[in-house]
Amino acid sequence: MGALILGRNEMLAILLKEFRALGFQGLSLSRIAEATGLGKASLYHHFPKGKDEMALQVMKFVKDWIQSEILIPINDKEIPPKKRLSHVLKTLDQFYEKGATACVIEMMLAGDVPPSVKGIVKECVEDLREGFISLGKDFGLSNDEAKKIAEQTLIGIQGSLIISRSLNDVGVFKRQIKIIENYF
Amino acid sequence: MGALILGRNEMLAILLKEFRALGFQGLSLSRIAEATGLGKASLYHHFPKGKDEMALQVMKFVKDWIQSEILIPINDKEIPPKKRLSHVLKTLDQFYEKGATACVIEMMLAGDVPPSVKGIVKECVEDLREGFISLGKDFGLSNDEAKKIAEQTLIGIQGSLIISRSLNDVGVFKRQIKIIENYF
DNA sequence: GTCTATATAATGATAGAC
DNA sequence: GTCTATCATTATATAGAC
Repeated sequence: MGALILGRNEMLAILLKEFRALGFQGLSLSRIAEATGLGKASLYHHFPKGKDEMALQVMKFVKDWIQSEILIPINDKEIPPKKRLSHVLKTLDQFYEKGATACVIEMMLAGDVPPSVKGIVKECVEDLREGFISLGKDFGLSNDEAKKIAEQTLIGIQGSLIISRSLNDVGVFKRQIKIIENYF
Repeated sequence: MGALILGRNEMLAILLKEFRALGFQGLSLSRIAEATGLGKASLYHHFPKGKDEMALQVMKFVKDWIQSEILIPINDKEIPPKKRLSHVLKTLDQFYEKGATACVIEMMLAGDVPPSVKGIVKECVEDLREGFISLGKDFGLSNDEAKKIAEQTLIGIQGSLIISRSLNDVGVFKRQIKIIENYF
C-alpha cells in the first residue's frame, strides 16, 4: 500500500521528513519501508548503497532546494531587498513548519553520520551564509556587517528551532523570525 | 579493563560524553560497555531499566550540574553582575569544549527519545532561561528586556554550536560568546 | 521495479555463576 | 558488583522469483 507510483522527488521528500524526525541512526529501513510503502528490498533498487546513500541523496536534494527556493530569490535584484528577505523568511517558516520540526542540518551532525553526508551539510550552511551575506550587501551593509548579520541569521534560526522544540513552544521560533527581519 | 572502580558521577560523566557525541539512538550498549569498561550485563545492575534510565539519569545529572555550576553562581549577589556573566560564560565555554562538542539538550530532542527524558531537557532549558533572566534584572534591565536577552542568549549558544559543528569552525561559537557578553 | 525469503550481524535485555 | 552465556528482536543487506 502507500503511494502507488512514487517519483524520485516524492521519495526524497519522504526520506527528508523521516530523517528530520528521527535522525540518521534513529531512522531504520523498516520505518522507511513503512513510510514509502515499498518493501525493504525495493529500497535497494533505488539506493544500492543503502541508508548512507539515502542520506546523501536527501542532503543533495536539500542543497538543490536551498539553491532554487532560497538563493535564487535572495539574489533577485529586480525585487527590493526588504521584499526578498520577507519572502525567504516566509519560505523558511514553511519549511520548518512554523518551528515545529527540526532542521536536517541539525539532525545530520551526530557522530555516526557518514562524513560524505556531513560534507553536503557543510556546503548547505556555506551556501545559506553566502546568500544572506549577499542580501546584507544589497541592504547597503558593509562586507563585515553583512557577514555578522548573516551569521546571526543562521545562528538565530538553528538556535530558536532547538529552544522551541525543547520548550515545546513555537513562539520562540516565531519571535526569532521577526528579530531576523529587523537585523537587516 | 578501563577504570577499575567507577564512581556514579564518573559513570554519568562518561555516559554524558557518549550521548552528546552519538545521540540517544546512536549510542549502543556495546559502545557504553566499551567506554565504561563494564560488561553489558553489569550496566543493568546500575541502570535496571537500561538505556532509557541511563539517559534519564544523565539528564538529571546535567540538571544538577546546571544548578550548581550555573544557577548558584549566576545568582550570587555578592559578586558584580558583569563578573557573574563572565564566569558563567567561561563555564559554558569549557562545558562545550570551546564549541567543539554538541549540547546534550540538542541531542536529546530526536523523535525516539523517551518523553521522560525530554521532560528533564525542558526543565534544564527553563532553568537556564530563569537564570539569565535573573541576571539580566541584576544588570538593571526591565523584566521584558531581561526575558528577551535571556532568550537570545540560549538561542545564541545552541545556534552557534550547530553552525560551528556544521562548518567545522569553532570560531563561530567563540564569537557568539563575545556577542552574548555584550548583550547584558 | 517490486516482491518473498533469507543471511548475517548488532541491538537491548536477562539468567545465573562467581 | 561483575562476569559469561544466551535470549528474542531488530538491524542492514542480499538472492532470486515474478
